[in-house]
Amino acid sequence: MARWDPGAPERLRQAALDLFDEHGYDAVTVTQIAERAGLTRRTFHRYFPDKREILFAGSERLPPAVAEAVLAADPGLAPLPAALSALREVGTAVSGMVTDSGRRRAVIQSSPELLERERSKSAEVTAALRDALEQRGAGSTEAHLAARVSSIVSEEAFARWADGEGAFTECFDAAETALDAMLAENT
Amino acid sequence: MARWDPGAPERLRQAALDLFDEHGYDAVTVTQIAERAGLTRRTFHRYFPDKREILFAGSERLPPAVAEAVLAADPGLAPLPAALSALREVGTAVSGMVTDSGRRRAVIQSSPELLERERSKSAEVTAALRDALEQRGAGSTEAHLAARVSSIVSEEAFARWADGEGAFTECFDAAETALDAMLAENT
DNA sequence: TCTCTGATGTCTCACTGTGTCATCGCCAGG
DNA sequence: CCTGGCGATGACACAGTGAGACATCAGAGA
Repeated sequence: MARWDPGAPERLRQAALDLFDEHGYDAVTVTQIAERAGLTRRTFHRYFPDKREILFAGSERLPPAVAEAVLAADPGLAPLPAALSALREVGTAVSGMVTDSGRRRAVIQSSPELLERERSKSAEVTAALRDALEQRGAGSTEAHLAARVSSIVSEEAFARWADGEGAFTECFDAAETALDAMLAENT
Repeated sequence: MARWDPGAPERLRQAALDLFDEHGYDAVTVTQIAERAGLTRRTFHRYFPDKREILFAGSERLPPAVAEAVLAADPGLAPLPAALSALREVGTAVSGMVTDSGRRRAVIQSSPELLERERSKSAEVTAALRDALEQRGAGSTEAHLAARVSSIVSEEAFARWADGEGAFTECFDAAETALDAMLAENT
């Protein structure tokens, strides 16, 4: 009925992923993505502020989700365990929802520009975690350190999961164990 | 005698820092920086691949320095202590050489684009650390985790140092102590 | 039913700024 | 004098933004 088909953002996402797969991230222009989705360059920028961002669609929901999970955790937990339980919970949910994760990962790994952006996304989650931990009563530096250490575990878990090393919770356990082992070994 | 004055990179660096201070990072164009340094936009890009990079001049020397310090550390040390000692050593040297660190820091904090780039620079150091630890015989994940945890300490130390909380080594000790305290508290 | 109105999605221009390529000119060692 | 290499220049493709026109849709009122 509409003059334009609905679902423009998702159409753009698919078009972009296909083109990146085919020609490489750098060789693809925003105009090409928009054209394949039946839209114009200007419309691309309505939904995504820049070209990198189309590979991280939906990531803005992660920081609030993590913050909420931390605040919902057992108030008796110390900062680090609270953060870990929140990241385990959110990570499990995310690992069940994500689509195209393999192709997406391959494209991101292929471009420094995209790795840079991915680190920013991680940093946003870590910052939300830090703020939520402070809100639970942790001291400023304690919250910061717990947020960063727990983020290492979570990222290690995601890496293992993406490499097909089992269910996300198993990967998370393994990552936690590996960290404990490394920390215990300090001669 | 030369047709052009020598020291073009340093002149560009100063011009950029002054302009960023005065008008803010976003409002300054590469052309303006180059003109203030008596050069052209194209020449700017001869020395710095992009506009952000001028705030991180010399940073390419850090990863090799850290790697070297790790490989020179006592071979009996476990990965984490080895990494920490290397970062303490290199950090102390850097904290003594850096110029304009206050202005530089202020500019970087003001722009998401620059924070993003700073994280990349950190990641390069962490990657060099990880590789060097592996070369010392640490396992792959152990090296990775030790590199990341030690980087947290080092960054925390730099933050304290930049806030004027004393000499770099003192800040490093304090950061290490804070991390140990946070880790010990796990109920 | 018809029309008006506000909200929304899209397109067209037009512009600034970044980053790169092909090319040209100056300098020093032969 | 000439020739190889470094530095400068002009031209170009693309990213990202702003203003404005227009089509569609939903809802209110005649």
